[in-house]
Amino acid sequence: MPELPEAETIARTLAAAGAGAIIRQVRLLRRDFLKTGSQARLRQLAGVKIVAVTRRGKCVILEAPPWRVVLQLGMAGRVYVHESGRPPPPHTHLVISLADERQIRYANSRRIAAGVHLLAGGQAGPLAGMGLDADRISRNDFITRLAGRTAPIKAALLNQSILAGVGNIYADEALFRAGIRPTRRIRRISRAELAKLHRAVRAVLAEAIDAGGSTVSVSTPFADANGQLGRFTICHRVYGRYGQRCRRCRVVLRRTTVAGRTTTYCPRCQR
DNA sequence: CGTCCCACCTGATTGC
DNA sequence: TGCAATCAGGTGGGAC
Repeated sequence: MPELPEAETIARTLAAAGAGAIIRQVRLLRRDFLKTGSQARLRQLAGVKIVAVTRRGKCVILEAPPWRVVLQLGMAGRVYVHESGRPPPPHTHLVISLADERQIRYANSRRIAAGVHLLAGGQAGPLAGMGLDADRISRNDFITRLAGRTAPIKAALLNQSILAGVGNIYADEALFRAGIRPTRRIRRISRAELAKLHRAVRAVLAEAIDAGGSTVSVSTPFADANGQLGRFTICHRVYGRYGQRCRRCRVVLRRTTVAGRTTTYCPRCQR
């Protein structure tokens, strides 16, 4: 499940491989995967240069003036750079052929919350209403945006209009590091604890980006644009460790549901 | 507006 | 062993 560190990893490796490349042709293999824009507009990408690859929240963005191609990765989005010889693997929905015979391929085996948006100048598409990026938000903005809410803290961390980029893995990991139980209502959390959570969010995201993201056991394991697997998975302290012992206090980790998501926490370390 | 809940999709896991 | 039921999870839309 690509979250901010996985999207950032893809964007960085894609930028290293494809920034400056000229688009020769774009093929949409599954018509309903284009959520914004049209086939006609897609054809206009031919001859356009990809000047940069950036990221916003969990979205990877190909900057190809005057267009922006936004890749929403959803649950299982994978983006790879390939030589164009071999046929694309199953579930490949978009193929961007470059002038130098390489291809950028976007595959997604579960088409949930995923798609491609081809945006013109002023269009925001899925970027509209997105909160500040979680890896760079200031402590003040973090606290201000959460203050006064009644929802469980984890639900707010997952809410992309408050904070962009945190998903189930990093919400659980940050809350563990901050010692806060995911079910706690925000109004019952002190500013000092929110400040600690802010540090934990930034720290866990930075560490995960350094490790190239998390690869969890799903149908198509996460990898960067070159196929390198994420190395942060072994650093997880709670996510995916339900029933195992807390790395810090040895108590058995518990599982519950918050905002419809499986949530793992330590009943002793998180209050 | 804030909060909550469900549908969407399909591979992997669990249950019988 | 084999097949059916269940689970996982990000987003967006509707209900309240």
